[in-house]
Amino acid sequence: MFRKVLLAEDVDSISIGLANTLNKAFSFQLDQTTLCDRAFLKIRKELQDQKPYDLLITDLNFRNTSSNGSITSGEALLREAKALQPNLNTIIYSIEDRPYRVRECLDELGVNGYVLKGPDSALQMIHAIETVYQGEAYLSPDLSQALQQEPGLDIDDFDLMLLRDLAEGYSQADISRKLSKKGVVPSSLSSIEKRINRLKEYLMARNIPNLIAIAKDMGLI
Amino acid sequence: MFRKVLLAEDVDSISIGLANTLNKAFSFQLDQTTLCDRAFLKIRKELQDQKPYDLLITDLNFRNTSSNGSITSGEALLREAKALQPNLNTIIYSIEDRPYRVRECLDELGVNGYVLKGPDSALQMIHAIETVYQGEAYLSPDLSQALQQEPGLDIDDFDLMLLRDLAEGYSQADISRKLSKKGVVPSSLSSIEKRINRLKEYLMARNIPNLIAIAKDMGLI
DNA sequence: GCTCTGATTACGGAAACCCGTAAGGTTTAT
DNA sequence: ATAAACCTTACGGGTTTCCGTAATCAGAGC
Repeated sequence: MFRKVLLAEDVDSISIGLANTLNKAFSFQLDQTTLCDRAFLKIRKELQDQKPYDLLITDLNFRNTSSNGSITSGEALLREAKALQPNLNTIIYSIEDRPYRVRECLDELGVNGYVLKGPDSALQMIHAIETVYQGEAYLSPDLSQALQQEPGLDIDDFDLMLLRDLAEGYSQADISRKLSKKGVVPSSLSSIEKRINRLKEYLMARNIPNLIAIAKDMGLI
Repeated sequence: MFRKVLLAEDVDSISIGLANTLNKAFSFQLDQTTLCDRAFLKIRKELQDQKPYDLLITDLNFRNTSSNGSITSGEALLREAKALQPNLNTIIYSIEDRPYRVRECLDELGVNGYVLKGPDSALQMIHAIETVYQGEAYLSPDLSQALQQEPGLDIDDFDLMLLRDLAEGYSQADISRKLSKKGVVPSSLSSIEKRINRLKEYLMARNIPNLIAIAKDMGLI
């Protein structure tokens, strides 16, 4: 079984509760931190001292970031930690269950597990740790079910940029000018209109305000 | 000190962690439930049996609601519980820190305390319970600070209805028609425009999509 | 009664969005 | 090499939003 595990979680009661459960089930060394940049420093330190962590369990959303830390989210922590120590096992422990956000994490962060915070999540975490130790991936049941239903959005970076710009109040003409100034293609007003139209159809939005509301609800922006 | 306390919280690790802390600090009977409608039933049962709870600690957001339960949120639980047992003390334990949402809860639900989930929240909860037992209100430090800065929005139900309708994709003419059909006044397109304009100025939005994005971020809709 | 104020409604023109059509350009397949 | 498919751009006209001005209406205070 794993011998050194790090838990990054900024709500103390969660940290206490999960540690309580894990310490009963496992005998590994379990370190805890409430700051995600502190978590990264610990991982680096232990790696340098030839006593690397075997597993990182982390939340996604951290409210609390130390003043100068460059890492301010679980996503960033996972990215940096994996870059530093590629063999590190990682499990996300989060309340975030919106398919788009979950899939994004699974696809881009290469995590070994995703446990959804809920009424059974401590037990699920035990199962997750055992599964990941066997070299397999773990997903909370509700989550894998939700992901199967949603057939992966084909929304690219351009679409996201459009959504973000619209949400920030840029007009379509503004966006067109901004793009052509950057030399990006497509940049014509007509193309912008077409892309937005495609998004509206795809997300079944009646108009742009509705599109923004839907995108916000889905966690796209 | 209180003798019977009920904790409603649907994430098990939080429930375990907080119970752990509270049981060390206090000797009251602490019951727990992960379903907010179950919480209400318990409160009613114990009240009928002449063994009422002294204090209810509850989260605001419950993902997990039993199939037929009418109560699906912490807000509803607090409202119903207070209606049933007016002398019940209540403390919110939530991650929600957006001033508008917090103020709404404080103003409309008559809670005795609001503890923000965070790195010190278990200790804060101990303090909150002691404070509420003294008959005073308790607010997490960060929260009271944030509330002092924000000078209470003057956004009424009409404004919220406008924001919701816009977010759902209704045009201003649609909204006007809907209102005049219901006999509500004001209902003219011109009035709708003026109200939206006021909202845009107030929230510093450039246009409607931006207004919707801001309203979503603030938790208004 | 009267005015003053504020809210509601009406109107008109400019800007932005919406939507279809079509021309020009690039990639893919044959 | 050529056609087909696709993407980008251009354009026109209808709808909606945007914004200023002004008329109408209701209530408060004197």
